[in-house]
Amino acid sequence: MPELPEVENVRRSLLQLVQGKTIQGVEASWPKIIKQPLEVEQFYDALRDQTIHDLQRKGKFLIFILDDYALVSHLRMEGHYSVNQNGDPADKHTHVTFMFSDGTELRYRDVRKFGTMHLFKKGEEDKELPLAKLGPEPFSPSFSSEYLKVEFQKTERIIKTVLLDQTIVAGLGNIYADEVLYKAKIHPERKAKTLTEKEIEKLSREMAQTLEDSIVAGGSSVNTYMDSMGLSGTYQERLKVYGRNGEACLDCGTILEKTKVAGRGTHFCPTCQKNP
DNA sequence: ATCAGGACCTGGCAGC
DNA sequence: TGCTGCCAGGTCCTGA
Repeated sequence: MPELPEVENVRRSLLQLVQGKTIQGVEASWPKIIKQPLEVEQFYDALRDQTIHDLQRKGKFLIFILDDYALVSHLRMEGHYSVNQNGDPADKHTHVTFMFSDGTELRYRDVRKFGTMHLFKKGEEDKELPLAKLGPEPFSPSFSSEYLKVEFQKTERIIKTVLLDQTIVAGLGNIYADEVLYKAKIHPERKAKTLTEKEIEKLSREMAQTLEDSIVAGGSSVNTYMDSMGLSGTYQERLKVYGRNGEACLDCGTILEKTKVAGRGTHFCPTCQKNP
């Protein structure tokens, strides 16, 4: 399930494979992935003869920068891009294919069909959903522990829910939310507004550090994630709580627990992360 | 206004 | 063995 570090690794590997290529045609065998425009024919027409100039990322979204358009793509849990030769055998989970003028094609594969694509006129993408309401990333200049403190004070919600809210901070998903709460020794069900200044400072440092470390490690290959070169990440070996329920806490030896918080599987150490 | 929970999907696996 | 049914997850939408 790609979160920010995984999407960043996809961006870096895929950019090398598609930059400068011109789209000759598009085919979607599962058009529901394309959310905007509403008519898939308009999607095909708009993309014809467009050249890919850049591939950017905001939070967990990939943004293909074309001549006149920006294509915003979210991989959700299992979305995956690859570049193939035109005649390569098709995979039954490939749902959108972008055919290039050089005989290669970009294939979007997504077993669960959860991914989304939105096409906007270039420059309009930031003004519309899904990008419009994205908050800052943990390493962006507008992010700070002061910013977090203000946001936490505004809500009655528990901290885990707030960390997963992309309008507050962009980029954390279920894996890294559990990891940073563990590292900051904060119980996932604490109300965000009850966190002390020290805890918020620790938490905001861990958010940036954890995501950066994971990017360098190639992301976490939990389940099926690979980058567009087919490489797996290694950060899953460094996860301290996610998926380790039943095993010993690396700090205190207590058996790690898994519960459900806000409808999500949530891993934590009942000793290190007390709920007062 | 705020927030919780449902819908979207399918492969994998536990339980009968 | 073969079936059922639940779980995984991020985001938008709905309704309380």
